[in-house]
Amino acid sequence: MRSSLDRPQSDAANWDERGLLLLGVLMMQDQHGYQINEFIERSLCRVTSMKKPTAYALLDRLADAGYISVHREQAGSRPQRKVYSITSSGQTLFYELLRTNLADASKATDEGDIGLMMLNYLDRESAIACLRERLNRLDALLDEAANVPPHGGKLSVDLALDHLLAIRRADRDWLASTIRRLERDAADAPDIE
Amino acid sequence: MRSSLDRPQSDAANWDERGLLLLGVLMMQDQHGYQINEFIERSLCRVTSMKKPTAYALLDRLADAGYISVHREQAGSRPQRKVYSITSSGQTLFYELLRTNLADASKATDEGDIGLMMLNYLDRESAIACLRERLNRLDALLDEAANVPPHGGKLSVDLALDHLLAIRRADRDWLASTIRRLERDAADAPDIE
DNA sequence: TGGGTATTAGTCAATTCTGACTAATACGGA
DNA sequence: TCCGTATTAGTCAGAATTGACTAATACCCA
Repeated sequence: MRSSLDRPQSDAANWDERGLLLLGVLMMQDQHGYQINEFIERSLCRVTSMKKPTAYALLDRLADAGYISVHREQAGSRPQRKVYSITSSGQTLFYELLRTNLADASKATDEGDIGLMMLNYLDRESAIACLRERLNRLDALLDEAANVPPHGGKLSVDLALDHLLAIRRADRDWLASTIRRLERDAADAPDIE
Repeated sequence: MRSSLDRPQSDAANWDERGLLLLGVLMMQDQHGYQINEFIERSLCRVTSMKKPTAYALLDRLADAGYISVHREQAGSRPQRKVYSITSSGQTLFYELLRTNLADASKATDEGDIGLMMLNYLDRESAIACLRERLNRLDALLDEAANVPPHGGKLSVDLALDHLLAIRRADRDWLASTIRRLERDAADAPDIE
């Protein structure tokens, strides 16, 4: 059970994110490939841009590694389906990836919100804990950025950094207020979930 | 002179961005490969994560396509250098890519600020025009996002979209205030540049 | 009957990116 | 003298992603 899916080299972040996405989709319910891809294309297109061949490849890998299981089934005379289900080791991996993803501060992007989307799978306390950690890291990043000396020179690196800083600050504010909201919800409706 | 560098398929956005980066670096002055890569690694690491082999490959392509020229030179008994210079067709491409990049609204990311970094290469009016277009597009995106019906369901897609929305709004605000600042500067010091 | 779209499952080649490596010289300090 | 770091230029295989494609059935509309 490694948190980055068995691959030797290369862009771990993306795999973790996309693995998390597929595992999360399978946490909802068992699904066959077509269904998964349709769902991603129709409902999650704003949150990810993963394409079909990538999904199939990842599903294969996850299956090889035992994080999901596959069985074939026939619905009428429709083409045969391959139904994927998450295994218990897959669930463990899912929670691991989810916590890591949620606590990761370095993503203020379109594609970085896979974890947020799965927030409901954690109990409120864990969710809040992860987001708090993310908030801390984000604050650290901001502190650090505030101490970068101005760059000068022909390229306006400083302008780009200022932009990044503005976005990170907004990210922090959003995060802080989201945490507050979660805490309020928890106080309103204790022990549910 | 195509704006996306001669490649048939595949991730045009990244190439354009990285091509823009290299061309921009060469706009400052002629440089040899080692110098370019050192500069990127030391000074631009916060704005891009392009690695050496990628840079070499792109330089080769740009050279093949005639956007930059190469000549060898010897400095003392140091290893021979390959010095790259931007050609006039390269400059044309540079400005094209720069305007496109600046006017593109869909990037609120770490890596999306290559264009901003090169803002100085445009005269103030053009720069402002590009950023205005970006602002318009961003507003359109925001309007559209505001009209996406709530998603519901087991995944909290809405939370993720809310996050994205918050960031986009911050992006817009930053952009608007940056434009105002540029306009003020233009009024203060007309005709310089 | 014929043609288009939906359902289901893929595959394959092309492309990009990068970690890790090689090579050869020079220079500075122990 | 020897070792490490700097200077300079790459290369190469491995990994990830995806556009475009194939295949076969079913259902619907004209």
